[in-house]
Amino acid sequence: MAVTIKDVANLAGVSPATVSRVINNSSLVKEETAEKVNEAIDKLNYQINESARVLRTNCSSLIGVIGAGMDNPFLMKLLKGVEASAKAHGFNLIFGDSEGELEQELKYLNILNQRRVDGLIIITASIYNNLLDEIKSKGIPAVFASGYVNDNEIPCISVNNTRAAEDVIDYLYDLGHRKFGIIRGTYSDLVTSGERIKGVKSSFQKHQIDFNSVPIYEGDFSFESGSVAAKKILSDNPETTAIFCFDDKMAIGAIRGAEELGYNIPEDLSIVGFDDIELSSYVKPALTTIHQSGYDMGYQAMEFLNKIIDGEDPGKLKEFLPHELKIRESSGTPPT
Amino acid sequence: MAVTIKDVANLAGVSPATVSRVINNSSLVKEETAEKVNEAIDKLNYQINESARVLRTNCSSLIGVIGAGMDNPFLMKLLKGVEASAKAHGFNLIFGDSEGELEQELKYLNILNQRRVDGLIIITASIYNNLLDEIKSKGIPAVFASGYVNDNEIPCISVNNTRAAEDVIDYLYDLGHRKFGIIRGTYSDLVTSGERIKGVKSSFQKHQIDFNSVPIYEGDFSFESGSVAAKKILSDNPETTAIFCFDDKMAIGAIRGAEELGYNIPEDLSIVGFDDIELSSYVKPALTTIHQSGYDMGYQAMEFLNKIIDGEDPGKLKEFLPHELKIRESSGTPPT
DNA sequence: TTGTAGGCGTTATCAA
DNA sequence: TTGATAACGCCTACAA
Repeated sequence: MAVTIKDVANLAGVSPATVSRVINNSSLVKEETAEKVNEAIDKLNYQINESARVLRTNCSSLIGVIGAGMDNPFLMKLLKGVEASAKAHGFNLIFGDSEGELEQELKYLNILNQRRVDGLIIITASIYNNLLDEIKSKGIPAVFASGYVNDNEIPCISVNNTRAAEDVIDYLYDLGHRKFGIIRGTYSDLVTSGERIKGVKSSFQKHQIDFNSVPIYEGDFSFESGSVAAKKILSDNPETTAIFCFDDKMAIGAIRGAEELGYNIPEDLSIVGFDDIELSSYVKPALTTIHQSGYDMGYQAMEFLNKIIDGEDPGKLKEFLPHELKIRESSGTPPT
Repeated sequence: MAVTIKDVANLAGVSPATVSRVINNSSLVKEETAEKVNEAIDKLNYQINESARVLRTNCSSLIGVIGAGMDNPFLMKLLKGVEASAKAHGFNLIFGDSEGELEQELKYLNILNQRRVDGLIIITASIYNNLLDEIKSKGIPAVFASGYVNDNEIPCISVNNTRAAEDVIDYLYDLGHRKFGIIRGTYSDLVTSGERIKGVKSSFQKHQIDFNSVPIYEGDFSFESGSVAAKKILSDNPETTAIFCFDDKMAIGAIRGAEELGYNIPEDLSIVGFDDIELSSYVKPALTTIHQSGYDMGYQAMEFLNKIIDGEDPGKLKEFLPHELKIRESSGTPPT
């Protein structure tokens, strides 16, 4: 059907082996021969059959990406970073969105394994031990991005979520806030949200605020959930002067929700987000938030993975990228 | 190395052919045998080698997606729609972002062809004839999503961009606006922006507005470009009362840009976007915009592609999904 | 520097 | 209902 290495060989008057050598830039082929072969390739419009190559070499140049809820601007940037690095190293991306469900993740893991991906990038909020075990048992090189993985075999690259959250509460405390509300990610998100909760706790401890007295509500990283949660916090705890949301979209939702209840931001209430998605500078009031670079994170995760695949020493297993508190208009001193 | 069909066959005491039949749910295998085989599969933790299967069957269950600038909320939703339908039909997605550059697109096309993808979904704003020719010459089933393709062999699914743009201008005209500004996509985007420009023209004609007198500026679908373009339009043409942006992000940027110049929206200036991304309801003022469903578009594009791959009659080649003008807070009657 | 031949793991054909 | 066998297209010893 399609034109194969044999057809090229016939036309060029050489053996298939020689054609294969030309394709793979083997140095031990006469320049003259190579030219003949390349002409034949052009003339026949030959396209290599990757499946055959993968079958033979056992190396697919394919990176599997498993993500949870990729219609999230931060994760999308991360994916772009992964892609940029992958492209530079000659990898293609094969991709599945698990929506954070373990079952889906395991299913994709199987599929990607069957396609013999050379490596795995995992971008999920909740990291299940089940998933870790499966990955390890299959022996596929994997790097987690954005979430810290509490396992000393599996590398991950993220921001120091604990420290970042601590920075937020410290900042708000220094402004004079004493009554806080928290809108975290889903409870299944033990990783990212879990780390951030730790940071919140640690700052509270430092400032002798009772963690258990602080209302913590769950959101699902959507505008709507932020709005709903903020309204609940404010009606249940009218004395609240600052809300920390674990994601910019929820924070923007929270601003709208609070405004619907008649609050002015930041005069009556400070709201802080997390991620610094592009939008956050363009909403009104502009959002105070923790900046982290999804693109860099994705890029570096893929660079790291590439080193593992190449058998190089990738350096330390857990890497923190810098974060930065961006103070904008949605936060200020508490009302007196 | 890895466990193969042969190992399973040995353990189960049958031939490789039988194992293959069990894997593929062939009906002509005794239930008893199938059970034995399945046990062996479980025991050995056998995972099929897809490359071998693809090589043999010439069918990869892989859909190639070429997108331009996927860190765009609308396109991201579209991709999710594609994925949902692909999953339902047993396809996996392999994915490349061309950033709208023809060279990249052709390169990805080659790569995807070499991986023997069963079909192609193309989500690009600019559609180059070169690309169309290559796709046709390779004979890979392809569906374009979001952009109308002016070619009577290649199917596409989109919104009626011309009609939608006309709706916007009609609406603004009816409100009393006479001095317009337009922020279009890049000039290389002949498709989507081109179609919308046609609609604008057609409404202008209907209302006897001179198209050539209307300032049209180019943006790149970013917040920033919308802000910059709006400021230029307003300082060059202070009499402008309404700006139509070909994308919500640019529209939101335009709102901020105009505000920086001291305009109140919508009292002094109406701004209308296109897409209705989730965010548009949450900005302030909430954005008047054309709603189109990226998810549906992606889903239906993939459904369409699946039919072509299956050899079914997919129905008409060009499909328009419904659009709707969502009137929110960013538009109103012009200042008197 | 080039060619020959065998095998990667499946599936499809044919025969039993 | 099952098994033997060949073939898919490529790469890689090994031999020439």
